[in-house]
Amino acid sequence: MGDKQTRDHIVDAADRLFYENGYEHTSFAHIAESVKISRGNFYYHFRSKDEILDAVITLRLANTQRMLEQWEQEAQTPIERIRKFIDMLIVNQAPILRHGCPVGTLCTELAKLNHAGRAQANTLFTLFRAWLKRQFVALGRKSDADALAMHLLGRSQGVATLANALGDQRFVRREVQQLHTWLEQVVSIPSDSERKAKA
Amino acid sequence: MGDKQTRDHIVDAADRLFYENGYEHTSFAHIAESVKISRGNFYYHFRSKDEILDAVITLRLANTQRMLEQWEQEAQTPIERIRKFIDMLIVNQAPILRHGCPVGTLCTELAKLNHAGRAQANTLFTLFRAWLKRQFVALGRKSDADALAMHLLGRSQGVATLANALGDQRFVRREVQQLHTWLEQVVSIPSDSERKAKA
DNA sequence: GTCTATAAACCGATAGAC
DNA sequence: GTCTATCGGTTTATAGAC
Repeated sequence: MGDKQTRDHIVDAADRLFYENGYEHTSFAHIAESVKISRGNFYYHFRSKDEILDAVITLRLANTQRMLEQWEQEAQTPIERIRKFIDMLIVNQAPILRHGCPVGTLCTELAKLNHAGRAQANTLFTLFRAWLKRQFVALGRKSDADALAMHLLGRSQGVATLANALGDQRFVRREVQQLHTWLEQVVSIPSDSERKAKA
Repeated sequence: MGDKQTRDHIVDAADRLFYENGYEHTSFAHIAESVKISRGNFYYHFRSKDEILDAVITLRLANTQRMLEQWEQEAQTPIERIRKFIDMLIVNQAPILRHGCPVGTLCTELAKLNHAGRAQANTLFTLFRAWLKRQFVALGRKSDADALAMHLLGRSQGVATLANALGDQRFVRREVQQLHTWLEQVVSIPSDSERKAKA
């Protein structure tokens, strides 16, 4: 098996296992079993477990970037694009109920571990935050675009956390419905600061 | 040192360390160092680490119950009581920024570990949920009291998760302000189902 | 009740054969 | 590149002295 190929298999398996069982709880033995290689072979491709985490986050950043670009191609208006973000909670409902949000749960774990990779994991949030902010700016909400982006990020994190803990599907659907309603109101009603700017 | 006393010290230290560094990451050695006892002495008071977790959750349930009862004494109206819940995000802002929500982060971790104590940890959420539901019923929102309780729980979880990851104090204050505004609207505007019931 | 000593398993990481 | 064998450290948990 080629150099690149085995490395990619390791990162793919680690990506899945870190999501399903957590970073610390996932051992080399678990990944090795999934990839069908020996434990010693890891250290040809990576110098440490931290380096595998680094590669996993880099992979997730690339996948997220690609997804956001695809949303921009598929949806022409900012409101449609933000709807794609909200609907993630429905599209990925099954894995979210079982394992939570891949971004939120990783950041939460690395914060507890006070792990060096924490800052890099947070850039996953930043990627969504900057993308959402751009959409709200395009909606004419320049003055509070970042606050709206953070609000939406927080709302979706709350839904994922509670859905994962209590396993309530109806709660997810209800909250997604409310988020769509909230988005409609954001579009139709200008913010305080926008009105002040016009005055 | 008395039997009960040492046991309580162990549970108190474990409670704090589980919150600050996570359940799995906290070892007997860490707790022992904090309580100033030997590792072997644990097994006079507990049969396993799982049993310490059990005791910690039981302690948190009792503390939460006591806090909710105190809120009921301090605040006479349901809306004032719900405001106490929302203001938890301000009162506990410093620990939340550093370690997240004690309930949410524990449930998230135990879900990843597929740990037996998961169901018991979720009852911490249930305690808040049932209490909030009662307040919304008292506000005259009988038909959607549970949905409102879950919504508020989710919102606060999202704020805590994002605040912990990105360490944004202004975000917390802004979201708390919005939650108070949301609560005012809940009080002033009857729900769809309430209006249907009146028609 | 608390201690020391230690078992048994697992962890990340290394050395060296092929 | 991949393997086997193993090191050193940590983990939970036990045994037994005091």
